[in-house]
Amino acid sequence: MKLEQSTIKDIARELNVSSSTVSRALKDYPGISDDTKKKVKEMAEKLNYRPNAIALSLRKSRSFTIGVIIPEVVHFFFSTVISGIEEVAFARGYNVILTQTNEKLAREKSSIDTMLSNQIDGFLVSYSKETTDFTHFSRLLDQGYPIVFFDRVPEIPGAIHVIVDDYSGAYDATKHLINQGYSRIVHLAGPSNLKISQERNRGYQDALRDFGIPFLPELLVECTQGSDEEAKKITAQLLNSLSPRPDAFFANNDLAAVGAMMACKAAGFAVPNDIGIVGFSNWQFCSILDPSLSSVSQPGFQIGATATEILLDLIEKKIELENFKPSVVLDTELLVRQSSVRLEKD
Amino acid sequence: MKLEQSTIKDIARELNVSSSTVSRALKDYPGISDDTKKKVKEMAEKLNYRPNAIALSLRKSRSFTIGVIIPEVVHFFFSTVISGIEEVAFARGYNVILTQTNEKLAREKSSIDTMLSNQIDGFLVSYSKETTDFTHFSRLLDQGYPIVFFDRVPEIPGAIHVIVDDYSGAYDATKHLINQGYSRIVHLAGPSNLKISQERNRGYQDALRDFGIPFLPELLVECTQGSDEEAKKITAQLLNSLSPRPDAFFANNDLAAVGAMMACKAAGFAVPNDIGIVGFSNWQFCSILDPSLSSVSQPGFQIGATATEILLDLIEKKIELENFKPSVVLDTELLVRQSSVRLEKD
DNA sequence: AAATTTTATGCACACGATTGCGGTGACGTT
DNA sequence: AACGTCACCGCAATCGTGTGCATAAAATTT
Repeated sequence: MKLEQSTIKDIARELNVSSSTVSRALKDYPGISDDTKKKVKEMAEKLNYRPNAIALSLRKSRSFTIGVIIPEVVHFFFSTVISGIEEVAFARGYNVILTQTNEKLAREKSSIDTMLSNQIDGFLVSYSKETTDFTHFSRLLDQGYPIVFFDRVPEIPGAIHVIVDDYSGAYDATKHLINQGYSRIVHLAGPSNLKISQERNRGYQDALRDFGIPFLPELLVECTQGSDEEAKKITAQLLNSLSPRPDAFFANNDLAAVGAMMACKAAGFAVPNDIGIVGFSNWQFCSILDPSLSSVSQPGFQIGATATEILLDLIEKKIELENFKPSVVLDTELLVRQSSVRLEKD
Repeated sequence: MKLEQSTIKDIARELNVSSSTVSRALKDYPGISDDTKKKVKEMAEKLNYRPNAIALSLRKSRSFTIGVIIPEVVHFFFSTVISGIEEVAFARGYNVILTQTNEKLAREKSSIDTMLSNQIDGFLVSYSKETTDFTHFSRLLDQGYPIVFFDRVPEIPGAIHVIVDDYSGAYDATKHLINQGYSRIVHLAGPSNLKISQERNRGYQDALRDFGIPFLPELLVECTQGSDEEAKKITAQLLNSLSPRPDAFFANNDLAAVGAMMACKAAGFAVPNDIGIVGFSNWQFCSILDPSLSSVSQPGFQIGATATEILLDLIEKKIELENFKPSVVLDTELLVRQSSVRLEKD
């Protein structure tokens, strides 16, 4: 059985003063004698008093808690984002309550419901793949709840976004491959309904155009799942069917890049000498692969931290929604490793 | 400005009934006419009523929230644990509030404080590397707070543990290497002050003994950091200095195994034909390495899920602390991949 | 010494939901 | 007509904290 926490009333009873005096003394309000303040604080210490945040939340209709809704925790990118969120929230005295949707819309909605019940101060959201209708979010926005979207962001009025420059990242990656002498560059694209996939695709095509390489539709393949197996199968097929064969792969994500690498090796091609490969996200494993995988790094921690700063500023009315530009775009960075740098130029 | 949530009072005012009637109607209490219940529920729907969980928490001195304290989120193992925690908590109607300590004791303590303020119902803890004194935990236990420790568990009375069978995992891995014909097996051990390292070491040595292979102290090396760089350096050195050279490496963690693999390749040895390698933890990247890495899987999701089930059972008094065995040990599983299976036997 | 200001504290209510107890009116019974 | 029963519902207190207002005591001014 849990020992009950001591409350302000306990302190008051012990010292024969009223609870309001105790409350004021603890907060160093003016109009309380130094003597009383001292006694109250000592008694608080002695009784191991801890303010009841729940009571405070009820009174202020504020919980000093923000809700995080993400597709899944077990994902390197998202875990870095969470880390950034947690860091900033902690520093500014907020709690983080976390739910994963497992890409399910129903769970997204029910998470929002319980968070609303818990009088959450604001939301940080990256929505699920199932989510195509955003009315459950726009309703929140209409009601005045602060929401900051990151990574996957909806096109609804009033929504604030924190995203990375997918376009530039893809452009840089493609440009790099071209500079390395690759010319038949396949893009293993992501699901075309996600904006991030579209942007990366656009970066890929623009880089080709800018460097005088014709865009060939047969070199653009959508990997809907983004798994290594899927990419492996697709790559094997491409290597078999296309003539002349592709000489580079730029993948929408690192796992797909790995799949491509496996397929290339299995087909007897050397990476990077025969075929160059670049991924996207810079997952942890990139540097320990053989050959190590070049990749475009997304600053996950930075995304989480920035989104949280903005959210808390909104909550604390340090910034107004009206005169705030809706999108923050963070830089990506191409990390060149072995998989895309030819050892001997021909 | 946030539109205020409608409350029970709003419904009551609208229907000209008392708030207690509304409360009872919503909960289908007996003694309320079906007619009133219907009207109340309709009005609740119309006003988009959502119960205020904070008010409920205050009244019940329960928050239906559990606190998770872990060293860091960005760690594959911990992220899988979190996933398991979140899954079970959600299913049973609890919220999860999360903090990472970044391996700092001070932050561990301060996290506990804010969680106590938030009237958390129980704790799930994997403590920081800095933590050597556990009084801040035992005080909580004394006060009757339910705590379940996982992965890193303290030896204090009343503490419940959820851990994996490190001994068996290490034993199986070593046995497997022996069965594959490797005999000069190096163990790249973890920090000797952690219990998990000790257990894995013990499993390694017992397996050697049981299969008639003498334990050689020079084949046991402690990798304090557990990074790939560290293991790479150590492995290179061992391959150089020992004669006859080692023909297998069993590492305390997967990153160290990767380091060993890199060093072996760099020294011109083939994995697995010249040298076999087995890691520990079964990180995501194991299957995509070349050769893929055999590893002992720790069921992270399972750990999180089990720990949460136990914690919630404790909270809901479904089990009593007194007659509950203090440790749950989950099975590990050796996943045999390419790095430890010789292609051609000699 | 009376009037005024200052200082220190308490009272009462609010936040939103729950719940023991008691009240009201309709109806039936004798 | 008097009483009991029952269905239905409201009052008021409670959880812990904060705060506007009132108030008593003390200090200061006139």
